[in-house]
Amino acid sequence: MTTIDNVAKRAGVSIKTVSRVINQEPYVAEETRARVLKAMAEMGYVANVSARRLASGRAGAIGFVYHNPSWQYISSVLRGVLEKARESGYETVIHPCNVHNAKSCDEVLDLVRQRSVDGFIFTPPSDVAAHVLTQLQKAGVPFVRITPQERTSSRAYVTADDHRGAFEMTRYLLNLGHRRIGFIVGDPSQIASQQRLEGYQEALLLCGQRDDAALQYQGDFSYASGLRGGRALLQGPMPPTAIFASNDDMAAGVLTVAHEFGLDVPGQLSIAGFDNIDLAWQVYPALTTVAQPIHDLAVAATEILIGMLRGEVTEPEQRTLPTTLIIRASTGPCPV
Amino acid sequence: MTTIDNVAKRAGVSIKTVSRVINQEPYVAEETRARVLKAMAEMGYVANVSARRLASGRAGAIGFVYHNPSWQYISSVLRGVLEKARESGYETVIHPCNVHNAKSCDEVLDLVRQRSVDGFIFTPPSDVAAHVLTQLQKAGVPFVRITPQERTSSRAYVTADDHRGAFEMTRYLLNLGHRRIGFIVGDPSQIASQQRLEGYQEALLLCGQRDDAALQYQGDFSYASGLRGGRALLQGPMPPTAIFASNDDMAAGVLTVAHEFGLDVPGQLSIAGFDNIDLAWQVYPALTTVAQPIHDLAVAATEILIGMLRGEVTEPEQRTLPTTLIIRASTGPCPV
DNA sequence: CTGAAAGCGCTTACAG
DNA sequence: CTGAAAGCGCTTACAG
Repeated sequence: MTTIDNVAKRAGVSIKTVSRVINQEPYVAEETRARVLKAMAEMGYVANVSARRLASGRAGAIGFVYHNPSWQYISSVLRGVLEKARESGYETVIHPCNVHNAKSCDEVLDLVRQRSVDGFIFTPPSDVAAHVLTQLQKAGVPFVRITPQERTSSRAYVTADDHRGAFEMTRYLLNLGHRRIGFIVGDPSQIASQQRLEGYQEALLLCGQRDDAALQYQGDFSYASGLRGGRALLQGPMPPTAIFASNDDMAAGVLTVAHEFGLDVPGQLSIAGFDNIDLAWQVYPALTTVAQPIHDLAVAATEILIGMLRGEVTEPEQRTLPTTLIIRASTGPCPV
Repeated sequence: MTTIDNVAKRAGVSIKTVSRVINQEPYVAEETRARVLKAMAEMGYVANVSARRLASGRAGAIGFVYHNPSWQYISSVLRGVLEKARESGYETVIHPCNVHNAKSCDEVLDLVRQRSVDGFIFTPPSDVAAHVLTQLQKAGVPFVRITPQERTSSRAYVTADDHRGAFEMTRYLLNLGHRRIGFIVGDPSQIASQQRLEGYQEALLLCGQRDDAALQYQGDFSYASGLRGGRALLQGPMPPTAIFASNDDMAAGVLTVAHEFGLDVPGQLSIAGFDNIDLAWQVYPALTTVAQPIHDLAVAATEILIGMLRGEVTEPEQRTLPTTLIIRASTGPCPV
């Protein structure tokens, strides 16, 4: 293992000078820098990360905290975070956290105490561990939350425009002539559920439709709740001609019910989802949905966090990214 | 930030004694240990990981290397690795690696040079970077591969019994009365593709069926290739009554083709997959498939690696885990 | 532009 | 059973 000492000796300089070259500090003569660089290359020198961290007091890593059943979602976010972090020279430490367990939450704080990370990114619903966030804030440890529950404080977060996404999807269905549009609500404990519901309701109102509770079903974002919701809505006295499930898993459940009932989709029933996960295009017929900019959200969150770590960002930034309507085969004109 | 010095002072012992308690070394008087433990708790002491690593020369971390399009798969593996590693006191460093890029491969070696990890787990097809493996072996850095391409050397790996899984599925379809069973082959560069094909062929042979090339289609494990394969097989002169796609993505593609063609599944066509990813039960009808023990494979690989790191395992272990036949709604008796 | 010294917070190897 | 010393490989703060 070659160390900074070996390189210094070979280049005929002090270790401080080698350190300067490694860290791209100014005030090194070009000729000296070249000599050091040459020595490093020849010896295959790579700095010892632990030594660096210990001496500098910085971890050079960010913590990625999640508490989640949907790995489909988590892994999409993770990908964005890993990419951005790597390119900025940060490592990513992945940390599962059970928000209902105090001990598990404390482990997040331990990551700071043991100097493993400099800051955090929280994915929902891990951001609901209020105690942890308070502690981090008190300790001056920066963090950014992705689509958090709590948005009233002045803490940094990034989120998709759930309200507008649902609004646009509903308007699209209305434009297809649908008037009885069923809606399956997501997990009530997530703020996005409420926002998607409101977007749907606002679009109906704007078109002079009244908000009919009989057309709404309370789900929880799971495939199984989509199954239940689909059955409930389609077995009613005045079944909808379109069902907008507020995520793709539930929409896939509704689609299965449609198949079971022998309904042609979209001939007799249009079905729409939300999120645009892979599942959306792998079912038959492929689902019309609202694409959440998950990757962009992850990149934005990481960008903001690293800006905070470098002291470039001081104000807690709150960014809302637009969604995109993705029209596929599961929606069509209202049957006459 | 409380350090080992603070704790030592408070407990009235030397730092070496505190170190002994932290590392659960023997030869500490019970009374002393209790005093130190108390001091640690009172001060909220957590050891500085970097200092520990630097002093001990051990990273206490394993590298998780992947090069993959399928995050569904990667994240399942990752989950198992994270769990097992955490419980054994190891961190997991996630490292993407483009096997076709020499520079990217070198970064894997850098993780060792910078003392960030003690060993590696490779997921397919990242294990094909032969140069990296050779270098690691030369440097005495342990690694375990999950379902690797190369299995002739005496390097450690874990794998599922692909051959047997495909054999059992085919036998199951034969028992349902099917005689014309189509097969969609996976990515030819992956050894699992070949093994699944052989399992299929062996079952046919055992039932006195001859191996008909017209019933095979060369896919690549993607949904799109399932679409193509389904169309090719079903449009032939003597279409199969069952199609066994060698992974779930391709099976979902075949299912979509069946819907397009207006075929009843499983009334007119049985469809089976392999892997048992979430998609398999979220399509309609839910897919009969072969469950790969992905989680168990990940746990086993991590277990073996940690055994090697601790010097408990010396011989390179090679473990094959059984698969499970999962019967759902997409398969049924051969139509008469 | 360059360097000598001190120190980051632990563990190792050795002594008692 | 306990501890004093040295050292892991860097960076910081300071001096020149």
